[in-house]
Amino acid sequence: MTHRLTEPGIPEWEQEIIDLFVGIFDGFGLSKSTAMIYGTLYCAEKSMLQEEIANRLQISAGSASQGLKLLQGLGAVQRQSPIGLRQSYYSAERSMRRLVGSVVDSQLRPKLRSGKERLERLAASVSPEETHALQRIQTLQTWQRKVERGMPFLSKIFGSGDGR
Amino acid sequence: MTHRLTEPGIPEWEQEIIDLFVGIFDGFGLSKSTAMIYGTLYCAEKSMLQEEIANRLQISAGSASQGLKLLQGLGAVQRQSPIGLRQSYYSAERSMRRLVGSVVDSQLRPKLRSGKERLERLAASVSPEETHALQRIQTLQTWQRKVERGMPFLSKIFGSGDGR
DNA sequence: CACTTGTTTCAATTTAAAATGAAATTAAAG
DNA sequence: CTTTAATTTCATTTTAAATTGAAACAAGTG
Repeated sequence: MTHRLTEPGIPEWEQEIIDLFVGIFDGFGLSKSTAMIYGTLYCAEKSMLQEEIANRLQISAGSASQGLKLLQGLGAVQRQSPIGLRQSYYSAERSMRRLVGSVVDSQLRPKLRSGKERLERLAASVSPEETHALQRIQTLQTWQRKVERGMPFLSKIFGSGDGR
Repeated sequence: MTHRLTEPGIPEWEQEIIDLFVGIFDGFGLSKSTAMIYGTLYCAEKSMLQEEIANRLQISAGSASQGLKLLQGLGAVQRQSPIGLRQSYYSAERSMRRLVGSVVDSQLRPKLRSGKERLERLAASVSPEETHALQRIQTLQTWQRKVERGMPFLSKIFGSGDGR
C-alpha cells in the first residue's frame, strides 16, 4: 500500500522563510523552485522524501529531482540513503560556514581560476607595443588578484561558531 | 553634416575582455548588452558617445540607453555633459574600490536592510510556544548579522590602492 | 517657431530559462 | 525474472527576461 502523502497547508512562518530564500537565491541566479526546496528543507524538523517535498510545494517530480540534484551539487542539501530503502531522505545544510564554504569551492573558485587563465592567455597574446591593451589587461589582473587574496577572509567572516 | 559613425572591427583583445565581462556580469544577473557596454567603456581610451557605443556593438539605441542608465545607477559608468553640447559622453569606472563600493551601497545594503526588517517582523509574529519556528528564524538572524558584520571587510579587501 | 538630430520610453517581438509530463531507467520485493 | 513504485531524463510547453523599433520627447540651430 502506498501511504498517501497529503499536501498540508504550509504554516505562515514557513511560507515567509521560503519566500525569503526565493529572494536570496534569485540574487544568485537560482530558480524559484530550487529556492523553495531549500527553504522547505531548511525549515523542516526532520529529513524529507523527494515526494513529500514535491507534494508540499506542488511542483512536479521532475522539478524536485532537478532542484535537489543542483542543491546537492552546491552542498546546500544532503541526501541520506538508508540501506534497504528505496527512497532517499534529504536535509538542508543549516550551517552558514559550511554552506558558504562549499558554494565558494564549487562555484567561485573554479570561475576565478578560469578567469585568471583567460587573462594570462590574453596578456601573452598581445604584442608589447600595444601598451594601451596591456594596461587594461593588467588592471583586470590586479582585480583578479584582489579577489583571490580576499577569498580566505570569507571563512573568517562567516566562520565563527557555525551559526546553527 | 552628420559625420559617419562607422562600425569598425573591434580588436581581438577588446572582444576578449568584453566577453570576460559578459561572463562576470551574468553572474550578477546583468544582461549581455549591459555587460558589453561596460566592457567597451572599460577598454576605451577616452569617453564615448552613446551613439558610438551602440554602433560599435551593433545594438539598438534603446538597449544602449537602458544599459547606460542601469550602469550609471550602479556607479559603474559616469556621464559627462559638456555645456552647450547635445550629446553626453560616457566613461567606465575603472577603480575596483569605487566600483565595489557603489554596488554594495546601491544593491547589497538595501537588500540586507529589508531582509533584516522582514526577519524582525517575522520573529515578532510567531508566538513564543512555537519554539521550532523561533529556532529557525533565529538562525537566519544570525546569518543576517554575520553578513552585516562582514560588509566593512569588503572595503578592506578591495580597497588597498585603488586598483587602477 | 519649425527643423534637425539624438535620446528615451514602452509595446511588441525575440530569445532564453524554468517547469512540466511522459517515457526510460533503476532498484527493491515477490 | 517479473512486478511495482519511485526517480531521472529530456522534449515540449510555459513563463519570464532582454532586445528591438517606432513613437514621443528633448535640445540645440537656423
